[in-house]
Amino acid sequence: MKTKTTCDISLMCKALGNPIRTKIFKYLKDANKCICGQLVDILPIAQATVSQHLKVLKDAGLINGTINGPSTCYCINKAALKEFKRMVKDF
Amino acid sequence: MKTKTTCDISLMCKALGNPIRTKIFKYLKDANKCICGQLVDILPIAQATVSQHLKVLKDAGLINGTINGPSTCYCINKAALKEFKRMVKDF
DNA sequence: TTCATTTATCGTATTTTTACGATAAGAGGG
DNA sequence: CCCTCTTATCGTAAAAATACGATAAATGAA
Repeated sequence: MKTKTTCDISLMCKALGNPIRTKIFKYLKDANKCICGQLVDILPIAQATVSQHLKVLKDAGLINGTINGPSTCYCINKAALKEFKRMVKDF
Repeated sequence: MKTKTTCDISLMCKALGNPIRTKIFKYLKDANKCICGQLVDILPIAQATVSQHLKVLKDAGLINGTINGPSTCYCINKAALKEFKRMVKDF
């Protein structure tokens, strides 16, 4: 799968409905992009768990991950965020 | 507790991050108000479960419930929804 | 090639969520 | 008072989420 075709508001809310993931998402929004390790440094949880949270956000379509050398560069999926905002606005 | 003073976006997202609760919320938005029994009629789950979902939405501050005779009348907490929309917009 | 770095995934334990039936509790009609 | 209606809560079972350590896999430097 390349891009998500469906934006499920319930799924997106679920992904953001966890304080750690909200923090990751906000950090990513401010930092524009970052790698997993940076998040591990600022979050009080193990690397494996951070990676797992990133996967949830990615599966919900909210963020993108691009392999870059030994690390993976994550960034906000701006289109998905826009769509999420639109759906919430129409709520 | 009368009204919620804090609006936690993560908590609100969590409450809406369940397909049943999203449906309840949307129904409530369209119907303006309704009692638990109406939701039981349209949802494929037991009355106890519907009541539980309503409690989650209420605890998140998204809806209000007012006891009305033998039943309870639920409605959207418009201020909370507005605040939720604002927070998502600023995401 | 060997080593260090970085991340994803596996296996697993614990906690939370979701669902149900049974039941209690309150309101109101007869 | 007794019965019906409606909802909330209790107890509980099953599923999902959350967390961890260990480890595999990939990259790139030495």
